[in-house]
Amino acid sequence: MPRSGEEARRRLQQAALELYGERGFDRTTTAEIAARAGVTERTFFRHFSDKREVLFGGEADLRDAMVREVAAAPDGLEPFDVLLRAFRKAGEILERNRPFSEPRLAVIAATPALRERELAKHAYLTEALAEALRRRGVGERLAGLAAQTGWATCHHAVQAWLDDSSRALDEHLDETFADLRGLTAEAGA
Amino acid sequence: MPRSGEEARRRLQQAALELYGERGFDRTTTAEIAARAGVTERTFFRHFSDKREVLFGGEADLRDAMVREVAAAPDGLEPFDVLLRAFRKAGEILERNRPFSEPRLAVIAATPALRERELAKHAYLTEALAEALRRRGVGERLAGLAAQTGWATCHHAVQAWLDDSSRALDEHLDETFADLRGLTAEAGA
DNA sequence: CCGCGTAGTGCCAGTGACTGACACTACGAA
DNA sequence: TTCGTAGTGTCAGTCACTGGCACTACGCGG
Repeated sequence: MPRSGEEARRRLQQAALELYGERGFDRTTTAEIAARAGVTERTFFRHFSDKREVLFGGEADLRDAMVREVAAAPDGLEPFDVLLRAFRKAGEILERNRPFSEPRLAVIAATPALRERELAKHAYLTEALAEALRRRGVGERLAGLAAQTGWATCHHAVQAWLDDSSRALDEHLDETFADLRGLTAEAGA
Repeated sequence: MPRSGEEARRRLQQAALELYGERGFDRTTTAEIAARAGVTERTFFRHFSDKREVLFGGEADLRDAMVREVAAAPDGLEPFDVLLRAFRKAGEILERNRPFSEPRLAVIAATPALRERELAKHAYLTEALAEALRRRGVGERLAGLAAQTGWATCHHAVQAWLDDSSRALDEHLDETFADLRGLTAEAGA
């Protein structure tokens, strides 16, 4: 039953998220995921390159949104200020999809193999951000450095925000970037 | 032939590095590695948890050396200055093992699955550095932020050094950290 | 209404990473 | 010599993942 193709994909993602949550990633087989989604194991691998990838479908959208935000930022802004806009945008998206992204993050955090994949995705993401900065005229080297350190800082801010949701993500972002400024300013004596 | 056990391990690492280099990671089977090392496939998995891990045996030593360097740094230094000492130490080790680490890095760079594992190792490494900073009294949050951004900066410096070996790694480290200072200082207008 | 191409799928056989269980052998200590 | 232990070989088995081929729903031009 060929359906739309897109629907099978969504059902597979949903089934995988549930099963990984219920039994854990390691004790879940791709055949089980396919069965719950009402398709064959073979079809699973037609939609996702491997057992981990099924949880990382939205990553590309997030990356594109951030890259667009970097491209759309007004001229004359410093690299970190440009990135900050992209990070705020990512925060919006994260919050909007919270009901889906929360169990997802829980499963990833509990599974080394999935954390590994997440790090790889972040590497792609920072490379895309660096490339977007270069298109704005930021120097070859500086763009990569800004993207990676900026992303690490953003990641810390998000972590702080998840621990203390009483304050907005934007506040945490400002505070964490201020921390970074403090770290660099005091060093090199 | 039970030998020392440590020798089989080394032979497996050597055989894996050679085969990954000759045919590529994907077209090499663990059985082939074991055969070239003169042992059974089962023995391969007794020494290494998986097909990738065989290339990452030395990572733990590097991490321990850096952690020791952080712990041994004199009191009163800023977090980034402490890390800088650890990075210089890592540079020494890297350079000393260059004949082994060069083909290794080439294989890793050519194989997505191995790059993924490398990122995971770096995550462990930065977490260890953060913990070492905390033991020096650096704040919970700040330690993690410093370790991650510091490591990213170090990584860029090493990259720059590999591209331009005419200057010492230390120079590249200083320069890259200066770049980071510039990035943070100019932002937040 | 009918062929017809295409995209999505099912089915099946196969490879290769990895595991558990058990037996065997070298080697050092009692 | 005996015995414990660490390292290994052997074998059977699970599961992620792939290639090939046939089938079926759907859209489109006739």
